[in-house]
Amino acid sequence: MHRLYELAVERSYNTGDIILREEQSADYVFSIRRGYAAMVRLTSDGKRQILAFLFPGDFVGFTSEDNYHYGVSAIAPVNACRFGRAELEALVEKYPVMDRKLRFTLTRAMDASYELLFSLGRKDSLQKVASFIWYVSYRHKKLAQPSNPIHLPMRRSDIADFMGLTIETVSRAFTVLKGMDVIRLRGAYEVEIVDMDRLRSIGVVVAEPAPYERNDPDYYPHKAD
Amino acid sequence: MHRLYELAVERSYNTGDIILREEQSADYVFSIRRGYAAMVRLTSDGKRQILAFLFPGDFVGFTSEDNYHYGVSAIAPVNACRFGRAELEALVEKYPVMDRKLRFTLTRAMDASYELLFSLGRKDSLQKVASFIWYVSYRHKKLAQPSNPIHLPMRRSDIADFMGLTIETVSRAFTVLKGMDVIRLRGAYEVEIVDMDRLRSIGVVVAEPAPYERNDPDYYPHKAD
DNA sequence: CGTAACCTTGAGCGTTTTCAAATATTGTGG
DNA sequence: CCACAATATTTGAAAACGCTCAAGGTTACG
Repeated sequence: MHRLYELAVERSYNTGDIILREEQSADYVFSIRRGYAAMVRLTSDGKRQILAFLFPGDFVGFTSEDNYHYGVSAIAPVNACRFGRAELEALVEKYPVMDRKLRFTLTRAMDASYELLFSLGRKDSLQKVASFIWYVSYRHKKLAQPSNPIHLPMRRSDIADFMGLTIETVSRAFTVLKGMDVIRLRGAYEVEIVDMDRLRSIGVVVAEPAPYERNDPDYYPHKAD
Repeated sequence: MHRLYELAVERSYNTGDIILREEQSADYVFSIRRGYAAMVRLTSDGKRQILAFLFPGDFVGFTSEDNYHYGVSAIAPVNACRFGRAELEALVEKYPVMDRKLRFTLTRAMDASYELLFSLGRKDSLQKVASFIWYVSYRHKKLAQPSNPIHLPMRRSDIADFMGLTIETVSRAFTVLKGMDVIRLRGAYEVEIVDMDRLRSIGVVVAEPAPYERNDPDYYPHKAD
């Protein structure tokens, strides 16, 4: 596993920087080391869908096509490791264990994607936003970050484009949740969850996705700090 | 690869049969040999979301959790091969190539899932239905099945639960597409695509998912008929 | 301290849903 | 093979939810 990071190139990105461009040849895979990024799908008519938020420990760039069908951009300053796909495949050839790990990574991403699919298809705006706040708290918790007064690393427009809403609707949902005394806001990005159970039940959170955990070195293949 | 099917149990299911139950222990993986199935997510309040339609050649049952967070049911008579997860992992241990194949399978499913994510989040009802019809035609084509006058193996309620709509809205979208002379209907399940390009452009079809192809034995690990 | 970017709030509009009824299709038994 | 019952689809009208457009308020940063 340490071998993996020998062929990595470490890179830094500022908020808004493009890590990976849509329609670019799919030659690289990235692992987020620090900061937050988003997988983004754009259309010619200006619509945007965020397919996933990337937290530290997440991988991105695997695709079955020759080109990426999404872009990746930093929504906060990011440190990421870049791996050449060819080198990665060669390494996998030598160390079959790697394959298993990659498969786990993909399966987890898959499960997270199904969660979002359900949210987009069958939740109303309040449920979407409630489950979103719960999701961010949960992911922070798994990374051993503060999970109750949480810091949202993304703006309202990112939340909107993730949940298939508009910024106005997202904002109104926050206001409603405040009025229900489920959350409190300290600025737009600091959320205190007053009633976690109610937040979870409003959000119709069914499954808990299983992202990497900091204290699980096996599933958290990062260089030591 | 032939070894894989030595540990498979072949099973048949009728329309409506449950192949795999939600919250069941994730001990099996299935590959669809014949017929059509759907991955389904249900909520206590009666909402339903179809996460994916399963065509011949598709695998289902991989998850990072201990239990499935979705069910699978046949939407038409199905023949499927059932693999024990433990046996599968053991086989993978012996034949590392298998791992690569499974990883490809997952990556393809992932890409398809991102396509749907985009549809659910950012398309209106007409675009959703147009892209859905295009998708079925495309999948049939890849399986060397008739792809222009196509047979829809799913009912309106399945389409609705896949695209995050109601059956009424789906039905109205079909009517509109008929009125635009983009499609013709011969009964509710036989669709003739009069103008494929227009159908595709209305549906804002960006990426072509890459399902298994019949004439690609490497990616179509089925017993010979 | 001022400006720019972002978030919140309001009002009106439009699309999709809901509820209800009619029509079409499928399957079954005579 | 036909008639009939059951199921599914289509169509219609009204209501609801989220979107658009517009303005006001906050926050962050130079």
